[in-house]
Formats: sequence, C-alpha cells, structure tokens
Amino acid sequence: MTRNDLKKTGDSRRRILLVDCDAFFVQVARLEDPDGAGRQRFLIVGGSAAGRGVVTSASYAARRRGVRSAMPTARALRLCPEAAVVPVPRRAVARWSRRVSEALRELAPVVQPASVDEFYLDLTGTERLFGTSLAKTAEHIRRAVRRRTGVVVSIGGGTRRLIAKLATGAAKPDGAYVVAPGEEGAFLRTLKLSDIPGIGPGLARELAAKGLVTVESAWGVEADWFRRWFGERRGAWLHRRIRGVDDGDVDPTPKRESISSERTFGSDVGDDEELLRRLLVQCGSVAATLRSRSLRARTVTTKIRDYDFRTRQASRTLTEPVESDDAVYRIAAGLLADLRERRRVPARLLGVGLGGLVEAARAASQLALFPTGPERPAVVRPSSETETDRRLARAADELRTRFGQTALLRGSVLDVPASRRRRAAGTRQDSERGDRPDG
DNA sequence: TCTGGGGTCCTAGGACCC
DNA sequence: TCTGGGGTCCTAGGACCC
Repeated sequence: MTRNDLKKTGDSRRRILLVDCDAFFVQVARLEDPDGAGRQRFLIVGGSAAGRGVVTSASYAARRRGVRSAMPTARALRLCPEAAVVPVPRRAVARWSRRVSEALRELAPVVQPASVDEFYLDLTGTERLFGTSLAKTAEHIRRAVRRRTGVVVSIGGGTRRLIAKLATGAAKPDGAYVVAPGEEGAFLRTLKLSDIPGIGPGLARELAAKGLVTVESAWGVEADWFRRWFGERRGAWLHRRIRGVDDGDVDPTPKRESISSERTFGSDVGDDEELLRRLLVQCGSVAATLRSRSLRARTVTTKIRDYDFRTRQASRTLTEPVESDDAVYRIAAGLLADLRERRRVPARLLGVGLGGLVEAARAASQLALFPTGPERPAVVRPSSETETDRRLARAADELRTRFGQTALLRGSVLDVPASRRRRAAGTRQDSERGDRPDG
C-alpha cells in the first residue's frame, strides 16, 4: 500500500503530528529582547494602532489573569496592570518561524506549515526509520526543535490531521500527546463541541440552542438531523467533524490564495485624499509582496471599515493579471471611490487585497499567445498593465533590495492632476496614457 | 470592553453559456 | 418563441483560525 492509499482511506497506520509553538509571539519577543521582554513575567504582545490595539499573544502568567488573544489591550491591562506591552515583532516572527520549519524538514519527510506557529508532519511509513512509537517520536522531535532553535513547542499526534490538532490542546504547554489508533472516539468524547476547529462562537451558539454543548451529547445524533438543521453540505460536514474526520492531507506545498494589507488608523480618517494617500502605500506593499513571490493577481479588493465598524468591500476581476504598483493602485482607487460614493463617513480601517493569483511566468506565456500588435486593437483598458509598468515596478524592487526600503519613496497622490483627483482617482474612464499618478 | 492583521473557506444571487 | 437545467464565473458578505 502506498502512502497515497493510506491517506485516502484514513488508515489507522497514518501517523500525523502537529507541532505548535507555545505562545509563539511571546517567545519571539523574549528571544529577540532577552533583557527587556525576556525579563517580563507578565507580557502582552499586541496593541499596534495607537490606543486601538488588541492582544495578539500573552504570556502564560498573564493568561492566568484572564488575558486572552483578540482582547482589546486596554481591557487586558485592566485585568493585569503590571503587564508590559510590546508591539508585534512581525519580521522576527517570520524569521523564527522559518527556523522551526527548517529544523522540522530535517526531522520529518513531509512538513506543511499551517500558520506561522503550526506545522503538520506526516510520518506515515517511518516506523522502521524511527523504530519507536509515535509518542516517543513526538517527544524526540520536540527536544530536537528546542535544541536546534531554542523555541519551545508542543506536539499533538494521531491518525488524522484533525485528531493531531485536537491533541495539541492536551499537549500544551511544553508537552506531547498522541491519540492511539482506535482511541479517537474516546478522546473526542472528552471535548466540548467548541473545541473543534471550525466550530466557532456562532455555530457553537446554534448547537447549544439544540442542547448540544459537548461532543458526548452530539455523539449519537444522526447525520440526517444535522443535515436537516444546517443544510446538506454544512450538516454533513459537521457530522464528520464531530467524529474527528477531515479530508485533508499533509500538503508540503500549499498554494497561496491571496495577499492583503489592512491598517486601522490611530484616529478615523474622513478625507478622501488622505485615504488615497494611505491606499497608495498599501497598494505598493501588497504589490511588492506579490512580485517577491513571482505572482500576478487577477482580482483586486478594496476594503473599508467605517467609524461605526460597518465593514464594506468591493472587488474587481481583470481579464489579465497584474503585478505593478500602478495597476493595483488604479483599480483599488476606483473601487475606493465606489465605496465612498455609497457612504462617505469617517473610516477607521483601510485595506487592499489581491486574489486570483497566478504564477508570473505562466501569465507571461499566456500573454505571449495573444501578442499586442497592430493586428489587435490598441485599446488601453483601465485595468491593463503595460510592460513599462512592470519594468518600473521591478526596477524599484531592485533599488529597494540594494539600498533599503526607503531608497525610493513613491510620488504622493498630490502629484496627480486635479482633474483626475476630482474623479476620485481611477474610475473606469480615466485611464489614458499621460494621465498617470506617475511614470 | 470596544473591537488587529494575516489568512482560508463557504454561501447566495446574478450573469452568462450550453 | 418559450422554458428549463446545469455549470462556471463574479461579487459581497460573513464565519472562522492563528
């Protein structure tokens, strides 16, 4: 039987581990600043936007005071006044995450990063290699990761990803827990329904309304009932989920589906030009990420959160994918104009997203099949991106890599001719050459 | 208490095509 | 000319996860 056959049948011989870094953002903050954050027992990571932040991660001591992630920092400080608050060390988190990932790749044949602090390992068929039980292997890997990187991880294990994931709950902190084949049911029945990933606050409330709070209480409910309550697909999914069944394989090369950037302002912004200035910066940022991964995007989304927390978004899909700051900004600005036209109130957040990602090389070869020549009408659509746009963007990337991020600051929106600004930048008509934000 | 930022996935309606 | 069904794509919104 091949590894693939085992995966398909959910065979009891499958050996899956989930490696989860304990309070990862707190660990990283401490590793990066041992004399500062490293000495704080009560440590909160988060609270980026002035006065509007939330907790991203809290030390275990702070958690014992009731501090939780996603909680407004102000409230967390009321619960735990002696806590130190440090900003989210994004770059360092990415760096330490890569270190853990690299260490794991030397320890296991198939590694899938599931988030910055979680990695699935498929050890199916490695019994002879490791010559021991999955629990012992997990403990071996835990120690090895700590020795090689200094990062403390917990590991859950089982015959499926979902079981391994749930087992990490029992493993934390700083431990390992493996659910033996055949023991899945007994293990699951010790849990609450809301412990199951995918059953969030909303679904948990719906289930509770039917008297279902624990896995035990839902265990005997037939699939038919779930389908009747929650619809064909969702009901069937829920029934499987409660039994710990997932259909996911450990995929070492998951495809990225989207790239986005969003910012909550220190205080609300009501001015259209100020919003455009901020949008320009964010477009530059997502487009640079896009190019650094050799991708192009077909769908651009602009997102706005109004002062009253109402969140709205608009998106547009192009026939040909784009990668330049200019193209992304032109489309995003047009979408922002649409959103602002519908409701012009102060905004607390602005975001840009890129979806429909395709490999740049593939997009280019597709394009080559339909060359823009005299045989093709020379219509420049608002969405279209020229080779010049792309060359300029890549040249700017090059300069930034060589001379630093601030080597090249974009011209501001104020360079845009006033006529164009009045049209709220980038609505569908104003795309003639020579009427560009810059060149 | 007053709500971050990076993502994934699902739904539902409408357009469009066969 | 009218009618129906299915598939796919696009868009907006929302739930959920870390």
